[in-house]
Amino acid sequence: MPVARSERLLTLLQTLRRYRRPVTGTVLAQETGVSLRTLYRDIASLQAQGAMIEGEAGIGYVLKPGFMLPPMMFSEEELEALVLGSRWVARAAEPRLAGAGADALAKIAAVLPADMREMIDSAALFVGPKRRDEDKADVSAIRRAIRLERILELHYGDEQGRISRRRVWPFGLGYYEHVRVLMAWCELRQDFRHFRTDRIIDMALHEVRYPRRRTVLLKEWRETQDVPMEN
Amino acid sequence: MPVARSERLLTLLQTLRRYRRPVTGTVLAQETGVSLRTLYRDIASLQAQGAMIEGEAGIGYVLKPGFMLPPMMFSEEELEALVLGSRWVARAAEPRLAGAGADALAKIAAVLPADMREMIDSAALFVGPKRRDEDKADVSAIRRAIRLERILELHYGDEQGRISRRRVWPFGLGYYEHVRVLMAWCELRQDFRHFRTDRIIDMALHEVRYPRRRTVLLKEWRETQDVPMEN
DNA sequence: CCATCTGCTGACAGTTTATGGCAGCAGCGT
DNA sequence: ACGCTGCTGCCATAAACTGTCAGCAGATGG
Repeated sequence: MPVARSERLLTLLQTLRRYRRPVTGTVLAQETGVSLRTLYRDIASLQAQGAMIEGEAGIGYVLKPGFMLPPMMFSEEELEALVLGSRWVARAAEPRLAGAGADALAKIAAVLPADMREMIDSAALFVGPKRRDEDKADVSAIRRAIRLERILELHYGDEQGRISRRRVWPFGLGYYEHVRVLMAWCELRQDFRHFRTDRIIDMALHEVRYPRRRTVLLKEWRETQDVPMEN
Repeated sequence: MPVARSERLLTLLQTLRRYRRPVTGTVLAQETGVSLRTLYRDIASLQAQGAMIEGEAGIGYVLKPGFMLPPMMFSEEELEALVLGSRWVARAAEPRLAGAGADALAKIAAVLPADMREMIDSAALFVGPKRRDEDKADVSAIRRAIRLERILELHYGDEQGRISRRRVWPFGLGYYEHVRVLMAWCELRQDFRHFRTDRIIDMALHEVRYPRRRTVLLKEWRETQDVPMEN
């Protein structure tokens, strides 16, 4: 079985992803235990398969943030779930994430056999009407801050209309029926606080990471809740 | 590049999916232009990759309904969209589809690098609280009827509590905030009708397919709506 | 401008892997 | 019992992958 090669390609991708800086082909060749010539061929193979690898002479290789999924099997219902879920994201999430949902759906549809693509296009499963987006702030930036564990400076107006400024450590974002809610540790109150995204007047992403891990904050926050959120 | 083999495997899968009945290895070998011995090896490769192919001596091969996705690249945001979408399905859909959503999510998580799996597990993106399921009827059976374009016999109680029996041609299922709605052509009224799934008292799937194509019904139904559902 | 690092491609020989044909065993249906 | 079929082992041949060598092009630093 040609399992060796495809595994090596996946290893190569992961290795490439570990580095943030550009990596030279020589290093990659050593780490994957292969000659430089073969490495170039492997890179070409990955690019042919759609991997977003960029190589510049004199610099090295950089993998754009993203992930390669190996070939996998989905049942009919799992595929329906993915389609319905992406469709919901495309309607309910903020524009940028919604676009990503539509793109993911299109990618999956593109590789499906024709009769199955019809199933996706014909869209037998719907979700509710499209949400009006009332956020002033950029919700994508919030997601980015969560991913990078960066401090956010908020200009926020609460339900009584009182405006405040605070630095918070964002670790979660809740998509509810009518609102989106940022979950964060508030430096001002020294406690967990929720912020409706439509009440965020302005927002700035700090350069520095907050001093704790996102997952730990998440766990502690859950313990403060009466109703635990099971997966 | 070893593009020949993997393409051949995908072709084999599609060929296998075209047949509903069991297919003998000899036929498959001829259609894919390969020897019988190699075909057995290819089948083994596909099974090793997770394809749900069943072979019985004296019968042939059958592919369980489902689909193999070739290796594909997703951006960080597309992956977040898939995760959030699956999570919504796992909460908002009826139990069976919800389970499929959770399974799909688990499959994707299983093949992701460790640090990314953490992103999925730590679940920075939430959806609203879990819905109480108030359906008496089996919504999975409705989805199945839609897929197979089969006639449904409904025992239905409307908002005034009037109970009726009717045969309908189901072609769509809408997931709204608080209810799920079956879209169908009603033989009784000779028109399109909507049925809330929580008002379906009882239900039976007929053996015969209805005489029109699901996609055509869907298209005609959309034309009767004031608000066209884009995408 | 030169030197150096790096990506990238071609050619060729050695090695590995895949393939096809053959034989044989086991399970299923008639 | 018989035929059909899935499945595995063996082996010679064909195809591919790999490594070494060579050379060209772009980027960076001096």
